[in-house]
Amino acid sequence: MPEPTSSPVLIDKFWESVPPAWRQTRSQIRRIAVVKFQMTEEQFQVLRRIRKGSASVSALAEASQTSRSAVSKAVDALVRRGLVTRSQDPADRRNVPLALTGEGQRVMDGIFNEAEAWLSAHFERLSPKELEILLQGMEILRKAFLNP
Amino acid sequence: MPEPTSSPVLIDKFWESVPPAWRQTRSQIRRIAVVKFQMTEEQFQVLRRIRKGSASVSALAEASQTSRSAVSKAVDALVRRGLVTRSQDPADRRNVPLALTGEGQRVMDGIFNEAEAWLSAHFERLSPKELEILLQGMEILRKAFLNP
DNA sequence: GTATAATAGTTTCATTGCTCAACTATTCGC
DNA sequence: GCGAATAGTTGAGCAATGAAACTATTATAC
Repeated sequence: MPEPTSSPVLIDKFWESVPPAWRQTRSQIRRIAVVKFQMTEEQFQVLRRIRKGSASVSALAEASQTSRSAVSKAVDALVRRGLVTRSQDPADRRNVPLALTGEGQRVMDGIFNEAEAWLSAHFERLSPKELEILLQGMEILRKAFLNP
Repeated sequence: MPEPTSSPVLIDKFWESVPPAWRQTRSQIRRIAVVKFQMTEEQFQVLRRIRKGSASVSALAEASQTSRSAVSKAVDALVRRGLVTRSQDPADRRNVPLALTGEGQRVMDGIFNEAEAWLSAHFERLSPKELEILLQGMEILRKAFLNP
């Protein structure tokens, strides 16, 4: 009898935790991002990651497990709004490095603080022990879904 | 200094794990459900939960953290395809209990097995210890996002 | 008892999210 | 150099979502 652990219980727990948590979070992000900053959730994720450093369409798509075309369109909207700049890499002219403008930085700070506050409110219900397990669990989840 | 644990590290880990894992899973579900069973991911989730027992539009919406209108539409499509039946609760005629038809049961078995196999493949990379932590972590995640 | 509020569900409408496939431009492998 | 691979963009079209208005039914207040 192989794989006794990985089976139905774990998978059911996955269905019952990850999608609902994400839907709830996304819907909250939308409320904040759309209403207060006129920005879609997808654009928020793009801004967030550019701020963190990874800054090419391909890298962003890979990191958020979505398509390059989706990211490209989100970037386009952000550029039109003056929050992000596209530049050129002289070494490889196929690359289009992305960066936040000052305005992009400011918007991101505002939106990020609100999102962080909302998430924190959820995590504050948890004990230190639970927070520790959750942290480890999320790292394991990330690893399990890493590509190759 | 309050809340030293719940802060940026945990939140960043959340962004980097939950949304990508979910996007990847959803895109896979779409490949399976849409291509082989002519069904959307949302309909898959609805079928899945009806099979588990919770069987009213409101309950389904609450469980998957989405709107009643979205669930209602998914149910509608499933009823049209003969996979789900709506019935009436004599005690409270506002309620519309849902149930799988035989065909719905069969489709669900096929699709569920494929989805389970795909998820299992990801979890099989993990050690028993990691699986245990992941299981606990997902339960904690679920609890953290539980409503009140 | 009747008016009012609350609940279950549906429908409509508008927007967002996402993917496929085709396309341009550039660089790599040999 | 030529073909394959990579970075990115664009257009079409469907899937997903949510807000708001609506019907029907039941619970609550008085």
